[in-house]
Amino acid sequence: MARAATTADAFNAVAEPRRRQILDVLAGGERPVNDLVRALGLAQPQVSKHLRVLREVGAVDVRDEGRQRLYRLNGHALKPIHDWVKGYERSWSERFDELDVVLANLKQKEQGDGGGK
Amino acid sequence: MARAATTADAFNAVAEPRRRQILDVLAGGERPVNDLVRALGLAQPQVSKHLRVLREVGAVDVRDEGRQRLYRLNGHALKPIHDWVKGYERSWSERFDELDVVLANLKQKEQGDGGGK
DNA sequence: TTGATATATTCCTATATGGGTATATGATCT
DNA sequence: AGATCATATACCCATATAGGAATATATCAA
Repeated sequence: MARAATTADAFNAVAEPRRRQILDVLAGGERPVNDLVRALGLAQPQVSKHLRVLREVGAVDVRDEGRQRLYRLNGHALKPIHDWVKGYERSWSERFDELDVVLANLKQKEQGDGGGK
Repeated sequence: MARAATTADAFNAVAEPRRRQILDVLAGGERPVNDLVRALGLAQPQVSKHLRVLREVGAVDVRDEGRQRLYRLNGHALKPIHDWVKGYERSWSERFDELDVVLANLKQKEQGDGGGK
């Protein structure tokens, strides 16, 4: 088998840096394709192709406005990524380390108490 | 140009579901390759290859123990993903919507106040 | 040394990619 | 209708993939 399609899911779609860049720009509001072309410094067909991928995974929506097509962010498609990676936050966050200490203390105290009730 | 290598960064490495699965298992603690083989129901060479990718992006570390190689999670490599996607959390989170309301109210009150230094 | 176990590497192949370039489609203006 | 602007699609190509199968490497056992 070959690698999964970029359109297979948000993880694959967003693995490409240009597509993350596009989303980052769209986070600032609805934009026509040409704005993105200028913002990314990429050729127009390339941008259109990236937008197609993002559309297919539901990360952007489109709206026709005269001869322009206005793209808008749909962050909901990124939730699975967030949900997955959030579980690893404790791996690097000091705040979670501190939380671990607090919880350990609580547990110890509880045991010293004789368990209440 | 072709698609970026899976080893190019954590985004690409983690786009493959099997590799996320591996990390999920390793989140439960250090494991030899064969444990992962059983857990994923994948052939051993495939697992070794996925582990290589994860190693190259720094998402796992290895340690030799007799004839086994124990793999352990290094979640730090996933931080860039978390950092990026976190910025989009408000797109789907009701809590952020509520926060927006609160902030809007605060702002209105401030204006009514006359701004008082 | 021979054998068994644990893991990594090599070779194969179909497939999808991303950029480049040219062209098609569609809307607006003159 | 013809010209122009905005966007999408088609085609070409070098490249890296993921799994399958076979094999290499290393450690431990007898």
